[in-house]
Amino acid sequence: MDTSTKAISDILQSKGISPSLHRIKIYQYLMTHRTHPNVDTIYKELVNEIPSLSKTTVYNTVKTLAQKGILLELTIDSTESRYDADIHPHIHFRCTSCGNIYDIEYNLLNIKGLEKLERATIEGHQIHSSHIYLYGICKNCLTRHSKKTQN
Amino acid sequence: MDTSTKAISDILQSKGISPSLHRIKIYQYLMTHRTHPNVDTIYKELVNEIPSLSKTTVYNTVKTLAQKGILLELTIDSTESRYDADIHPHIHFRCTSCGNIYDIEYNLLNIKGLEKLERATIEGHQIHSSHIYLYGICKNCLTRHSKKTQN
DNA sequence: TTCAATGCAAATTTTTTGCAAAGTC
DNA sequence: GACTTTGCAAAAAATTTGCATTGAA
Repeated sequence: MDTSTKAISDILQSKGISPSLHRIKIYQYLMTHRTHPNVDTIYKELVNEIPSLSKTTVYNTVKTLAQKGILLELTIDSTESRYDADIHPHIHFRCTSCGNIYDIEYNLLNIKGLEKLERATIEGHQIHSSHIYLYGICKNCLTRHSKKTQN
Repeated sequence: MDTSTKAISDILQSKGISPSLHRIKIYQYLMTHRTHPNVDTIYKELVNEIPSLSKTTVYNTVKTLAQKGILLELTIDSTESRYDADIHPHIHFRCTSCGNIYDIEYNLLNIKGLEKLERATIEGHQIHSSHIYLYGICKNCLTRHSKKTQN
């Protein structure tokens, strides 16, 4: 995956988004940090590097990128939107203990045809996109908890 | 489906929720209106019948019922939570044109094993619940639109 | 009378909006 | 110079909180 400024700039231009410094930096941040951050996190992580950055610009940018289809808006949290530059079809799992969000590949589940969910027609409804959210306790938290109860 | 006050009251009590009038009415409303309403809608629909109702109580109640597992909180919308008293495993489809949310049964999709998503262990992560959200244009809006373009 | 449920108002949080200033071609 | 992008402050919208009041066992 090429996350150079040039590559990012090209992607933006190919989608008709003029590659301003702020947009490049925000998209680059999301490309290199697959933690599904919210607007506040993106802003705080970048404002030191780009002191002129405002949160409004982060809001504007993620909205534009999502509308153009190069960014996913996740509603896995009820309180805030999170963003994912990885737009290939995959599943999101949120640990209800630590709050981390993990990517899960379709092929890890023994469920055939999941990818057909998008672009299907069901009862006359035309599907354009899908989101699968899983909730539970992640590996790390399970381990941490079992260690704690052992002592 | 029994949506009598007695039946609702029994369900609440079986979950350790004391069946106050407000809770009964809110749950009853959600049982009989499968439109996946948000808090504001529930409040506005009930406040005429129960003038003493406050929005805080609606918030408190849906949170309690969701925590006790007899209500689903849907995050299909990025801006607000919606609620569903139908807790049997199914999929939600939101029309991006009219905003309506439709229930989709698992068996309408030719995907075997979807129900296994919940209660699975994936890469060491323990799954407890899942939400599948589909987005697109609903049958009604497709028809409406094609009529419009025909004229 | 004790404890839980409720209502109100204020606070908090997330997101949007209006508009002026700055930047770009 | 025209058009777009950005920043700031205010507004809007959703939700939570503190606390006093009400209500029920």
